[in-house]
Amino acid sequence: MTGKKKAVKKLPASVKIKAVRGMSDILPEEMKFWRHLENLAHYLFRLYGYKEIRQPLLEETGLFARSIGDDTEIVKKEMYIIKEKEGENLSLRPEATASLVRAFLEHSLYRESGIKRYYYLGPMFRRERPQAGRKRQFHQVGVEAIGSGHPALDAEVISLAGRFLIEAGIKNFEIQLNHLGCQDCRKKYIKVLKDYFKTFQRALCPDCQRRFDTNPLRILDCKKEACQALIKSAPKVSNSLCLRCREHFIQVQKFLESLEIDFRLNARLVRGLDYYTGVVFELIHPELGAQNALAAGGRYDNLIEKFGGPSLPATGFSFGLERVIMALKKEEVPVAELAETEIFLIVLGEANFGEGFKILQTLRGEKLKGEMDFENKSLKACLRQANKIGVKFVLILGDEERQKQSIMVKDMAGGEQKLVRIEKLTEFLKKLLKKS
RNA sequence: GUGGCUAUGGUGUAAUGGCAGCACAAGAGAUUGUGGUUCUCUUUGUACGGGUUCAAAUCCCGUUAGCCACCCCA
Repeated sequence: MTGKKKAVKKLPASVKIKAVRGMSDILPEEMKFWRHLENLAHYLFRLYGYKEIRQPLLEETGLFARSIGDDTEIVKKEMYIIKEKEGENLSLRPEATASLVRAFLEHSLYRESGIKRYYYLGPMFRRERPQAGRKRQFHQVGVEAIGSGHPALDAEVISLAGRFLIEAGIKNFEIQLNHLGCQDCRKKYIKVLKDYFKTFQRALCPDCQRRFDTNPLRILDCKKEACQALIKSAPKVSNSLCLRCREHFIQVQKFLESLEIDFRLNARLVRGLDYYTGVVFELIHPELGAQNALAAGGRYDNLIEKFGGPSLPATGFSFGLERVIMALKKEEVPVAELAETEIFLIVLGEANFGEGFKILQTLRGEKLKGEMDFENKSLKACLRQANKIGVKFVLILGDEERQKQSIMVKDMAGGEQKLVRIEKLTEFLKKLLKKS
C-alpha cells in the first residue's frame, strides 16, 4: 500500500449491520471499569473462601421455570428460548442461581464438608425493553453460600456485598433488609395479606388487582398513590413471622451491627423470584433512577431440596455490573487505566525495518510493552503518535545508530536522549522503567 | 409488554421549510532525524423507508435504535 488512503466507502443502508437490540459492545475505553470490578471480585470473594464456578449459558428451560417460578415475568415473557428439534427447549440463562444449584446437585458438590461457597461472573439474558442499566445481555457477579442456616452466614454475605461496593470505590449506597419468612410463615403472611387486601380489592390499581392473584407481596412494592394508603396500614411481615424467623432476623441484624455495617429495614422490600425465603436484601444507589438496585440477594433455603437434593439452606447475591459501572461514573470514582504501551520504536529508512522488527520482538519477550509503526511514517508523525499514546520511551533506529550497533533511547517526559548499545538495551530499559 | 421523549461527521453541537456550519478528535504539512503549544490544509454527517412541498435536517406516516417512566428486575 502506498500513497493516500482512500476513504472507506460506506455500505448502503440496506446492508448496514448492527448489534442486536439491548446487547451492546464493551469497547476498549470502557474496559478499565470492567477489569476493575472483575479483578476485585476474584480477589475479594476468594478472600472469603468463595470458589469460582462457571456454568453454561444455556440450560433447559424447565430449570428456570421451576426455580424462578412459572408465573414470573422473567419466565413468562423475558427468556430467550431456543427450540430444540427433540427434547426440552433451551434457554439463555436469565440469572445464575438456578444453574448453580443444578451444577451443585449434578456433581454432588454437597458431599464436600462445611459451607460450600461459590462465586460466578458472566452474562445473563432477559428480553426486556432496554434502558440504561437494563440491557438484554447484562453481566452479573455473584456469590452463593450453601449449607448453613446460621444468621452469621446472612451477615457474611450481606457484608461481603457491601464491601464489594466500598472497595470498588462507591460511597453512596444503602443496604436494605427485610425478612420474607420461611416457607411456613411466608405462606401465612401471604394469606393475611390477601385477607386484608380482599376488602379493598376494588380500590387497588389494575396492576395490583392482577398482583393480588399472581404475587400479592408485590403489592407492597406498588408506586401508585391509590395503593399507598392501603399499603401503609397493611399487615407487616414482621407480625407474621414465626418465632424462629423472628429470632433469626434479630441475630442477622446483631451480626451486621457487630461488623459495623449500616443497613435500613424496609418492610416493603420483596423479591420477584419465587425461590427466595427468609432474609432478603438490596444494595441501592440513590442516583440511578429506576434501575437503582446495584445488587440483590437473599436466602433460598428450600430450593435445593425442591430440585431433589438434600435439604440445605443457602443464601447469595448478585451484582448488576452495568449498574455498578454507572454508579462508578456517577460518583466519578478514579479507576486505574489498564497497562499501557511503555515503548514506541521508530525505524528510519526501510533498510532498517527488519532489524527494528526483531528488536521489538526481543523487548516484548522481556515483558516490555512495545509498539512500532509499520507504515514508514515520518519521524515527526511517529513521535506525535508516541506522545499521544503516552509512552515513556521512544527508541529511534536509523542509519547512524545502526552503524554503531546502538539505538537512541529518548525519554519522552524530559526529552533527553541517550545512545545505548543494542545488546544492553533491554537491561537499560528495564532499569529505567522499574525506577519510573 | 404499555406510555412518552429523542435521533445531524468518530464525539459534542448549530442551522425553526431556502447554501448543512462550528468545536474537539483524526490525517498531512510548516527548509529533509525529534513530540506536546501554535499555524495551514484535508477527510468524514442529516438513522432507515415512504409522503407533503417549487424546495425537507426541519412538517407528516412507518421502521429501527437510544433514553425516561411504568411493568418487571440485577
